[in-house]
Amino acid sequence: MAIKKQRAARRTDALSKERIVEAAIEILDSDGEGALTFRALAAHLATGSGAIYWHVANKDDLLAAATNDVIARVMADLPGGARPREAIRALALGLFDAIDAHPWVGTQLSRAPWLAAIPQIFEAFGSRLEELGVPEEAQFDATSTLVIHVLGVAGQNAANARLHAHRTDRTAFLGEIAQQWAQLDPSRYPFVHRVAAQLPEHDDREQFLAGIDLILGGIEAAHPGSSRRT
Amino acid sequence: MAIKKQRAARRTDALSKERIVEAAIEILDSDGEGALTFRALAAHLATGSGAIYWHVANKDDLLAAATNDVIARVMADLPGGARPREAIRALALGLFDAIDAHPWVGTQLSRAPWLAAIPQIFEAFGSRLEELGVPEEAQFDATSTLVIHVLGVAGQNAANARLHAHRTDRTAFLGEIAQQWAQLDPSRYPFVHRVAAQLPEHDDREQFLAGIDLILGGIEAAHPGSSRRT
DNA sequence: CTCATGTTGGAACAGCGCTCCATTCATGTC
DNA sequence: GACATGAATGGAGCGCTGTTCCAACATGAG
Repeated sequence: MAIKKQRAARRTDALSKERIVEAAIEILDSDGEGALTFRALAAHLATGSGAIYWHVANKDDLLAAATNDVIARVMADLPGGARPREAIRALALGLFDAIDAHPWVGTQLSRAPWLAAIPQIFEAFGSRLEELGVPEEAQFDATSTLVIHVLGVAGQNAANARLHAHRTDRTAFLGEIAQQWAQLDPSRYPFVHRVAAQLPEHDDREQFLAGIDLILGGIEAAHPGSSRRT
Repeated sequence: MAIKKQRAARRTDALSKERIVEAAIEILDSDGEGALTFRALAAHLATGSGAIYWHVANKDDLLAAATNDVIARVMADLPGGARPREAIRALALGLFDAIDAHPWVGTQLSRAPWLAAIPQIFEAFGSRLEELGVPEEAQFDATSTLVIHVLGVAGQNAANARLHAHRTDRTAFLGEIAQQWAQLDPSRYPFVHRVAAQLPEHDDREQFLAGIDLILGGIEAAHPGSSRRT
């Protein structure tokens, strides 16, 4: 009557883009990227695939929405007030942990740079570099290098997850690759040989952070006035 | 069994993995990643899809072989004898140019880290860092940061290529993204706003190299004794 | 009531990677 | 020369995918 009706719920559990994205994330997290099909999604939501297309343009649209969802949560959960350098490390680690928990996000980020999440990530890194005192003409290159590092690790992480999805042990999996590397001709691959031993026991998260620190070190070295060493 | 089919005579241009990979690369280069199907490949080779499977395990195997082919050519074409830092830049640029010319290689590298090409790339970067005097315990992190940068840019490049594959103008495409970025709320995205203007006119190759230089700067800053500045 | 509108669900379609298998031909054996 | 063997071939067919299409439905408006 006088009350302006909201979208009337035809089913008590009405379909909506939010509900669809939520269900998609559940499937992606529990059963992996390959398990997200419109049929599986329709079954999960007790509907037909046609109904889903009323709310979602196509699969890319769905994956983009799911990815933006996860990234937006990361950005919202960031602690504020830290000094620039620490804030950059926290941001990078937050992204790493989200991608580690949802490897499919890594796949999306590394192959869909037009995602709405990308300018958010750009802004977060870039504004911290500004605070750090990096001169304006150097900010674009510095920011994109940090972003590329995150996206690069995201892609590799997702690929690793895809590979040992069915395996039980992650260390065992890295051990197999290490063994392959160790079998290469030592005279042509001396460095790979030396590094193979470190492969099974290395920590992806620490190595990721070491990369961030190297890049930050390079930025500070290129602009010595920008900030004191920490 | 009424009709006895006339079979084609045994081909003089025998099928082989090399010939198949070669044909696959042609299709990938000329018509893009989406165009490589076993049916298209069979048509291109004037055979059936079943025959291809005699020489190739599956599509991943085929793509891996094609990727390794391209990367191996890059490694073979590297100029020798340069000083370590210049050699690293030349290697990085060689990889960038190959990925730029064959965007599908970027897709493969960024999503299949178990490729035979990866230890080759690792070795090339790592041994140069050794020459540069980077201490042994720091070589793994430094090398992987360089490799991640290459793979990260590879993935983004491939994604961009996928996106404006049918478009004529690359600058126009970047202009569209820049416009999207410029339409974001300036109070929440001040940095993205400033950078949007640089987006259409920036050079991917130079930015890639700037990233390599930042990382190298960080490596040298972390190990001051390792080498003189160049 | 009768519409019109906005949703739903599932059948149908084209295309994919891949398997299967009857068939062909180069080669080795006698 | 006749035959057996098995590598190599080519195409039909399977199960799956994303996507489209459309008949059926629920609800608010007149």
